Amino acid sequence: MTTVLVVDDEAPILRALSITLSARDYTVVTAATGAEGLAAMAKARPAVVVLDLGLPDMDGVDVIRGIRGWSAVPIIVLSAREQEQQKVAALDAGADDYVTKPFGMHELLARLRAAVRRSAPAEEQEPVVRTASFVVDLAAKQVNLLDEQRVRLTPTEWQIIETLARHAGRLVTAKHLLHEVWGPSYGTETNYLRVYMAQLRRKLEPDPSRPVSLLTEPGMGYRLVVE
Amino acid sequence: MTTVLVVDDEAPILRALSITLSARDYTVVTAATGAEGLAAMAKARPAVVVLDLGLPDMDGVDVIRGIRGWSAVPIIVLSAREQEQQKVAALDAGADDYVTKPFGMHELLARLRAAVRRSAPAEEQEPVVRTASFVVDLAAKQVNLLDEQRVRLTPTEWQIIETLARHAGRLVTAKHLLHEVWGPSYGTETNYLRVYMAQLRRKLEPDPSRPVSLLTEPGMGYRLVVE
DNA sequence: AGGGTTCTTGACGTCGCCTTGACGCCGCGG
DNA sequence: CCGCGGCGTCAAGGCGACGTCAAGAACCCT
Repeated sequence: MTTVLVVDDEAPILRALSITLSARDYTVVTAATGAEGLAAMAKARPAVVVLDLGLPDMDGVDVIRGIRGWSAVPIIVLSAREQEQQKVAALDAGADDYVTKPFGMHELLARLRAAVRRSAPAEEQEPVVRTASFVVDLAAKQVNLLDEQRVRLTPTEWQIIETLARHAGRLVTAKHLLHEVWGPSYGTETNYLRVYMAQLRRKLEPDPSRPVSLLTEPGMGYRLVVE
Repeated sequence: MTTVLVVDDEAPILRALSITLSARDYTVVTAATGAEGLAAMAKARPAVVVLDLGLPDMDGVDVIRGIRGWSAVPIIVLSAREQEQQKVAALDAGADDYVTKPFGMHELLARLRAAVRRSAPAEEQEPVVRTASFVVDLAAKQVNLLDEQRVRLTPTEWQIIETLARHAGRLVTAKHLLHEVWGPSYGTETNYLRVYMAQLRRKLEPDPSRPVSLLTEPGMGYRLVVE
């Protein structure tokens, strides 16, 4: 879940933001001073920071610089000051946005969404699972052999490989596999699995009779061995 | 050199921005309508867009969507409207920032700098997708064969190619394709897709009966193979 | 209003996927 | 030593998905 760090010395605003953001399913971390804010920044690793410039202990612009020294997290500045020069200083110090009090809550939420959305692409990547003989690309829904050659999989085959890959290295029980691929009403039809595991090994293993990546754990289930 | 596209129908503002930005060593491209703006967008490839919402020919939010369809360029919205709902709509449509008229020029410049600074590291993904037999130019909304010969596509054909190209290399499910092209109420009409995929292959594949770029993943969807 | 293009819809043949059953191998325990 | 259960292999049949074609409806531009 997305974590928001709110730095503000006014208790009513802090409380209002906490309640509203929590209701929107954000995780909220608060701080009342610049020093607290910088400490919370390091500890909580928020996805976005809401920062009031009017802090008691230090200049807001210095807080921005303190964060920008080591993090690229989006910073939305909140301030009662209307002076343009203040806005320019904050933005040039590395803030992403500047909202003047009093502000509409919906607007702030929208700017928050915009800030998070902008920084999202970096962490959008679905994992790629590599085994001794093939590579599973979960985002592309595709499996390649080590020589980059594409392997054609049927929908059922893919769902099995996907389920195994999402639990890469760990044991997946036959029942869990059946639930995931055929639906909750299946659980004992292990013969389905035997047929499809054989097909997958034929397509993906160098020596299908001696599997190294798609292992059977007798009496329990199957395991995808990584690296 | 950083290029800025300014879309606004009021001549005085257009002139003021042009002069100020040019003096700051930005290259300025202007447009007075939404349609002009989208065209200039494709042609000039600006690093940032300043967009007035009050355009004569189309809703500003639609302009934002038109740009976001294929480009991640920062968009700063300029508007006389104070309504919070308008801001929320613009930001959620994909705008990066929202400045209310009348605005201070220094503030706008600072927000411009902030927008450019943010996108600087992430940029440089050409909105052009190349396959083994044709090239999709998302900005120009056109498809060329390898010999530069242009291919005429119907609106529906283009929307399908665009959707596939935006997920180049990745599998796109039939349902997603139907939602994207025909609307959310469609999801099972896979026969539409079969007809149009056949037409596209006839226009774009060297051997339509043996496609190499527009692949069918049986039971799952379609995939545009790149490079 | 008319001609041309585009979209929708139906029919039909083919192919491949899923299911299912039969059979053999192996290990374990009686 | 033999029976049994779990596992791997193979093949056949049914059926749904896919590609193709064509005709009618809807739309657009002039």
